Amino acid sequence: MKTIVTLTRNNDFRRAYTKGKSFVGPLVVCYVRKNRLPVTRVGITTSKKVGGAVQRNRARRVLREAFRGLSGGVRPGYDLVLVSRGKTPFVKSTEVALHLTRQLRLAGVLPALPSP
RNA sequence: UGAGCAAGCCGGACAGUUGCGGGUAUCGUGCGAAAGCAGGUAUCUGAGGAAAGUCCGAGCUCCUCAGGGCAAGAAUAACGGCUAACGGCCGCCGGGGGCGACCCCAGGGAUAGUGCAACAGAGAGAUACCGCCGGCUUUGCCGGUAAGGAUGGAAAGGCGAGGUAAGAGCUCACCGGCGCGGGGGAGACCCCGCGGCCCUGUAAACCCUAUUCGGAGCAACACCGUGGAGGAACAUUUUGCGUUGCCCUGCGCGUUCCAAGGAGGUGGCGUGAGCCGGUCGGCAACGACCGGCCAAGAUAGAUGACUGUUCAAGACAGAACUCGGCUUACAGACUUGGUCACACG
RNA sequence: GCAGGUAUGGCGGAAUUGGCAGACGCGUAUGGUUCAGGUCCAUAUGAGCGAAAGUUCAUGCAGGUUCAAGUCCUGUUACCUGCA
Repeated sequence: MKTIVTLTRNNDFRRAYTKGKSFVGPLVVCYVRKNRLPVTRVGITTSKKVGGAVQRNRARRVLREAFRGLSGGVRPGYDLVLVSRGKTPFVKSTEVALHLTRQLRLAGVLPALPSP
């Protein structure tokens, strides 16, 4: 398993917000944009609306764990920004993973499952 | 047994699978001339009692340089001690609360001065409204009076007796306050005696007294530093280009060195007023000595996910330079020592 | 990390030196004017209980100082701003 490349620069975040497509769910909001690179880069954002430091850390960890389970099937060449919402620190990571796969499939980042 | 008080301590545990930060060792896989960087493997380690609020005190850096004084501003406030220091802690004094164990107090000065005390009330350091007493030119006026009434949060120290025309510390006893003297104590203060006769409240109003305080903060600061810009030296002074259409001069386009420095990077960064145990001194805070230990260090920011077992069913909450406190939030669990009530011996 | 500021009826926003809080404007309700609506005029309007008269609670929250606190002091909550 490769390490996840993270977004760090503020420019990258702003480009994803303004020019990327957004997919809104009850637990997470995804911004997706092509980046012309051979890898996928991910940035996770938790605002102060989520809560204190404990809640924000929890939200980040849950989002990262949910994405880690999916990162094997992600098509390369995208920048993803995952924004946590108010409920995120109070649910399990498997639940977040379900919502995340649905949204990433809509975005075209994950290939559609072979229907059973 | 029940109720209540104080102090201390812990704040989920265990197992499996899978992930993350850091250290050490090793492999010699990839890149590289090397240094090294990335990677694999093994092993060790990885949030708190408040990490929080940023309310105080320090260390550490830089700035103007601070050795002293004055002014301004701010903070603190009984007394004695502890501490690196503190606005913190301990003890004690005074006041208040509780049957008690015990708890709480911004607790200097109102006799240095100024201000304010609305409304009510006659009067708020100044007074005569009603009343009482005396006098007169008697439906009122003048004088005396703070005992009684009324107003107010507060009304001439409180209460009793004597005294008086009526009254009044006017006089006396007791109590409170003030001053002086004596005794005890390290001191705040306490006890005793005497004296004149007493003075409103507010300083979390201005203020006075005493003590302390230079400012900014790890995004401090130090180092490296592509590009771009600056300075110096050398070279070209052949040719070319730009600088005014042409000529001349000067400058730049070249090389080397120098200092500053934005993006970015590295250090600062964890051995410290450190932690644990014991002995001794002290009522205690704390100190001395002896022995042992090394316990996070990230840089978009590391502890997660899933499953099972167990119990009291998991609260408040996440290090970001580091310590000493304070304050605030907090499900509960445990230990120790006092107190009160009831019952029994 | 450091430094500040604000909070008052449904909304904006007053309240002097601590001395009767809810001024004033907007909004809302009712009535009038109009054929009808707007404009305009008048009255009422913080909340709870109550038929009313009244009564209790009310300046973000919790305490304290004071005779008396929106105002002064301490703690706390929420929001906002500035610097690096």
